[in-house]
Amino acid sequence: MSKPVVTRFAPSPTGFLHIGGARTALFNWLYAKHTGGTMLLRIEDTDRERSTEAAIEAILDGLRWLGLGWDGDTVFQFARAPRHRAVAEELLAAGKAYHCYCTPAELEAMREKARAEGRPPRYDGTWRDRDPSEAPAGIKPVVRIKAPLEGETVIEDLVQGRVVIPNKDLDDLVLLRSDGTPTYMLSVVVDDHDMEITHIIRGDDHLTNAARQMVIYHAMGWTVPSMSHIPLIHGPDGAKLSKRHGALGVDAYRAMGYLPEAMRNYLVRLGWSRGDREIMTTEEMVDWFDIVDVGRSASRFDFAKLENLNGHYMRAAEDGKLFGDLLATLPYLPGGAAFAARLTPERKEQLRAALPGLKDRAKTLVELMDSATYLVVERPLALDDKARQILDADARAVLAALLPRLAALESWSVESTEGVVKGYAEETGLKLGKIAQPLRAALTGRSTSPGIFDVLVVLGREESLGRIGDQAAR
RNA sequence: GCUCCCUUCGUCUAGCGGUCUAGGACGUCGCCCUCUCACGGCGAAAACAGGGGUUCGAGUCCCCUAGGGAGCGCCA
Repeated sequence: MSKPVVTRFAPSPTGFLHIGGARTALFNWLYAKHTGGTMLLRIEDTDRERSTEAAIEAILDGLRWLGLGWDGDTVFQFARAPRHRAVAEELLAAGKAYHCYCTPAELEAMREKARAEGRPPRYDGTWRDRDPSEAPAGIKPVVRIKAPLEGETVIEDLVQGRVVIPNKDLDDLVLLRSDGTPTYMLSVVVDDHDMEITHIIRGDDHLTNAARQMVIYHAMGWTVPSMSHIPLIHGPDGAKLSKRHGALGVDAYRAMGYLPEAMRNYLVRLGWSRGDREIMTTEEMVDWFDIVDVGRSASRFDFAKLENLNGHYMRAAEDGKLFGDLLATLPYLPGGAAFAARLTPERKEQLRAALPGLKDRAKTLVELMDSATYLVVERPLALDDKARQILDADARAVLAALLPRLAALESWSVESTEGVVKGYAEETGLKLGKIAQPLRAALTGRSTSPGIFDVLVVLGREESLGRIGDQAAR
């Protein structure tokens, strides 16, 4: 019986949680769920200059919004610095690490020389075997690990396969800076070990780092966790995802009105698939996902497909659930606060009633909100350009003729209003569109909306007659 | 420069030596449905980066070239 799987998501809080990070978190989460294991969260906040409280909050908020819950307490890497330092001391005592007194300027010169000579810019091991007594005075040394000079380091990666790196390309990396603080390389290894991570799933930008980190594992005699380096997501133009290339924080996707379940479904299909299956529930995802099935090539982010998927999830959503999502998301949507402010209890009811017709036509919550605008505006309605075009003299005459007939209705329902309109159409020989469009324009101020009889009913008799009257020819 | 990774329709992908005249999805373009817009239905155009091998047989295995990406810090 092998040990239960422990994965981890380890973002550095130097900015928001971007889409690539979100997918990495998703994969970690899915793999943990799939195997019945756990996913831990570690905030890599050792870069004191760039780490911010706001970024930490944004990351946690993003994960929660995506529904990717983590297990146990969040580990903050900076707080563990003493332990990282202790490991470095241990290595030092064991003769597996040493003090290096090179100055940054010397290192820079070293790298430049190497580059000029066409060699990889690596540390040349100046202090590796030098006697400590030769140490220059007044210089605070860094601690470097003694990396193997010969042979090769092999990464058995679940995604990348067997990756072999010649040891001659691995130099003696710094464990402790001259101020005594641990470097990232040291910290990750110690933390992953101490947290008993069994599976490291991270972006493939760490692939070559993995070889360096293995040097530390080996020096400490620790078991190297299973590694999976997943390909990065590129922007729509194929370039690396950066702030200029649509690398938005997940909060931006929420603000664009995407549903978390759609995000999960879209993201999981980037680099992973299950035959022809495009749409799947989160349960199915957990069931089917396996890290070894993740592909090795980078993929591009495609908003059109995300939007299509989101539309699917909106249509498929149960009305009450979607209604709740919309209300909860309103504060994050552009113009959402203003919309919410105009949402009286009565209009809320109308919105709820109009939802089935509205959700079929919207691809995002933003569109959904926008399409519901007609419910929260005051008479007389402002008309958009197309509505104005529809409401020509003929159209207004139609409305005038319709008004008394609708007003005379005893019951106000889809059936009764439809009866009036169709009856009028038959009498006059007008096509239904010639009547429905003017009605739509008058009732919503626009040229598109849900079925016109649904609009009539949701708006109610009084409001409907008022709006029609506003636009009818006198 | 060096090391490592990648390369099937515009995009995400299926394909794990013969069932590939290469399948699906999004997008695009037609047609149908229709009170508008969506949805839905039907159909179309659209890809194995190039070149060498291996093999009876290659999208599938190997090599080279080209293109893309990542890493090579006292950043993470």
